[in-house]
Amino acid sequence: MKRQRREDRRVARTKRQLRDALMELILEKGYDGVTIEDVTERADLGRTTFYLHYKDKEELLISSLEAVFDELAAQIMSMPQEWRLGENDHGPISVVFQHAAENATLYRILLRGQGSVALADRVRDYVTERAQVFFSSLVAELQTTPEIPPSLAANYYAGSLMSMLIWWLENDMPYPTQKIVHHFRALCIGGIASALGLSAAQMKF
Amino acid sequence: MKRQRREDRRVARTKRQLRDALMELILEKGYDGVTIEDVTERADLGRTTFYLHYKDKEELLISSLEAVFDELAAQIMSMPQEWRLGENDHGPISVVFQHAAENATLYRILLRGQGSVALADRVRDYVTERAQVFFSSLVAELQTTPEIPPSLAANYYAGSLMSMLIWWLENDMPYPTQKIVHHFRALCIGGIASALGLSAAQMKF
DNA sequence: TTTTTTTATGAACAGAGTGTTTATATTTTA
DNA sequence: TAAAATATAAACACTCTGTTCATAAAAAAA
Repeated sequence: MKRQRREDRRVARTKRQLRDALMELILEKGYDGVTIEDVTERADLGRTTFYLHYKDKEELLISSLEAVFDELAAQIMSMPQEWRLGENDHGPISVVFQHAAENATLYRILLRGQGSVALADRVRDYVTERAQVFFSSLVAELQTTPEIPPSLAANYYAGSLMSMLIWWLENDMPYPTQKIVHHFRALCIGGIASALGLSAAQMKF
Repeated sequence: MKRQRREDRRVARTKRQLRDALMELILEKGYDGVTIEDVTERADLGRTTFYLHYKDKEELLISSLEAVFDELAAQIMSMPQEWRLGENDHGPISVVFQHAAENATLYRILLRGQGSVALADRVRDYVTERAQVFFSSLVAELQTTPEIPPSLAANYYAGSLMSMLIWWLENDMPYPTQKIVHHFRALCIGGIASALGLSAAQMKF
């Protein structure tokens, strides 16, 4: 297959400017309050230019967020294998909470902010998918007989995680990352373990 | 204080028409796709009339939903006291799932539908509040020392419930009400009980 | 019933935002 | 340097919003 020619400098620059402008404006006025003209003006570009690259505001948002979440994903993927499923303070859950803390304003608006393209749903779907793969492989590996299908357990897990994350952010992070993660695990581990037919000791995540 | 004069017949009729029209249209096009003109046209009213009663689309939505949720609240409140906190098949959780099943299309759109005024958040806040009152009174009554503040536990509970409710609806209700409620309880009861310092047997809800 | 008040209505208007087209200037790439 | 791709402004048609105003109709009050 033919390799795609490198993106025109101007295109890369324009896209970056639009993304940066959108993120700035979201923090200032919330997603719904931002118009395309706001974005192009802040980015110092003609309004027509916007339509050369994106269909609408939502497409730009998705594109903008990829950058943020790519960073998070990279962080998790670069962890040592034994940490990645471990329950220590550097595990993936901690990393998620830590990332949220570092981008608190943005997370707050995007996860809760009115409208905002139901972004929380997208994130939850992603977490659900990852959890389901993990739970399924755990069940297969340990040959247990789950009382509840892994897909439901994964959904429950993701929903609980998101919910607690939002609570933590909206209450101005009243606990340190380490502690909120501990609380989260305390609340959900047992139920999920027994749902999947695992002993609590087998529940390494 | 003076009693408010009864609402003009026309006003009552107009409001009802607008509410009905909105609900119909939401089911057809989703909340975001509905314009005020759509609503007034369906309701067979002048567009100006809308502004005589509501500030904007959202205000009408809220008003419309009150009817739906009043029905649910009334159902729960009219239960015998011993059922209201009980874990039998007629408990409040079952009623919620049952109500969702009966209004599945509406729930699906409102809880998940893009934008839609972040209605899921409103509902979750309501559930959280109720749960918190209940958990707090439970802790006070049984004199336990919770490891996790009831407000956090309540948030976790509400988030988990909403999450599972949405899953159930989006997967076309693959289990009967009774079974999904059982699964929900299996997943979350243990964690919450120990978080509040209760034995599982003390966890009557 | 008659009078008075309230409500519904359509037309008209101003304004904000969207998305497209076109001709032109500028920058990159080849 | 030539060819191709991109950015731009202006103009335009369109949709939706929210308000005003004069008038007609309906309901409430007398």
